[in-house]
Amino acid sequence: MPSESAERILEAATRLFGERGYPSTSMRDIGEAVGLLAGSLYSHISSKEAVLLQIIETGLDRYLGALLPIVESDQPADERLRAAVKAHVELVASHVEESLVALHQWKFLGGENRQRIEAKRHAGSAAFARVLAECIESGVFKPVPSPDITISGILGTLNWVPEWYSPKGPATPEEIGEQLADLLLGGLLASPPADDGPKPRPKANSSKSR
Amino acid sequence: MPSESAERILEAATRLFGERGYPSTSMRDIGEAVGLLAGSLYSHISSKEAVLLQIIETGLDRYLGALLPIVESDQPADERLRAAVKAHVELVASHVEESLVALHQWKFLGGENRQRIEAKRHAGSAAFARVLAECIESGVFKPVPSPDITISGILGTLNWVPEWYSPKGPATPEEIGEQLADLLLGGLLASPPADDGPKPRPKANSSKSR
DNA sequence: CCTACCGATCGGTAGG
DNA sequence: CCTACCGATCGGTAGG
Repeated sequence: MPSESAERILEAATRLFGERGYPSTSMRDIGEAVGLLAGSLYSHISSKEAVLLQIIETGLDRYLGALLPIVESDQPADERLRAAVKAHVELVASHVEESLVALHQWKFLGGENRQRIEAKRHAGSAAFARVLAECIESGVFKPVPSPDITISGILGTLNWVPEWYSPKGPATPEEIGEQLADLLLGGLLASPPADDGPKPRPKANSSKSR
Repeated sequence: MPSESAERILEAATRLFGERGYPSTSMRDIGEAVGLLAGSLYSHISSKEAVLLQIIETGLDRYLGALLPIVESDQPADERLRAAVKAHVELVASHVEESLVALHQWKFLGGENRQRIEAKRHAGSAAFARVLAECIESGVFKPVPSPDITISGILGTLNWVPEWYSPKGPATPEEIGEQLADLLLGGLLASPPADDGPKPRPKANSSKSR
């Protein structure tokens, strides 16, 4: 029972923390956004850091709740990776401000809160790493010198989405997820070695330049 | 003649702004790092924001100075893109703290300072967009539904590097740049459609197809 | 480069 | 949920 007032405080704080960052958002800013004085906020929340923690943890739990079932399903590994990429994009695009907070403001959590959040962040990237390893083991993916670097590269593309995505833009989260999955799985080159034969996916065209 | 004291202030501020962010770094923090009191800093710098501006602009100028000659060279477009990706990675990896400041703390610049920085940031991504367009026009790259999305995806991978790279890690910036270029240009799949037969393209390095 | 200080603002609380 | 307030800290300055 978050009492509605508490929910409105969380929503306002999410937007303000995402826009200006945690340290430069004052309790007076949050109060103004919800029509209360700074001191009155403490009837609904226990501290500024508790608000930050709840924003981040809510977002991370929703993210892991979507990601882990995909990664642990019984589909082929490369399809699981593609689905995970798309799910990641669609989640951060539909929660841009919350994602910005979760990705950048966790540094301002104190000791134990920060450790719990870091563990959950690690669970997400570890899930990506497992499915990548299975993709390589099965021979569907090329081996790479360092799987960790590949994972960081993929997560970079995905975690950067909240920096530029706008719901007012021309592309839907689904379209963005699809195109970024194509980029990461298929690359940009038209013909790594050669290009004809059965196409697994119906994309664009092969070799008609200009 | 930045007077050495000014240089030491810039260096300390780069590290502190990168670690804690601009708003939660006080002039007293910076003073402590260089062995001065907060008030004494103002003999060497004009304001806190001027320090932030100089850190960001120095980094961006170095970045554009490395990137633009590569993008505008007369090599084939796909080789220019590969070289640009590698240069980007190597620059941010060799200036991690400065890159973190340039990528995230520019939001705290006021009106006109912020506009000038945004223009320079745009110059970098526009250069990437031009070379990507040429890669597609020449037929070396597959067409994509939205080149903007592809550029944002690439820059995400590259701009995320300062979040995880450590000079104490096992991989050198060169190795990381090479592997991320392979990821973005060649993708992860071992065989997009089919993978044998004659190579239609006489590329010097491409990927050593591990 | 320090002493000494300015007004403003911070997160949070007491008491109603 | 407000009034009234706490001690701490902020960026920056005057004067030497």
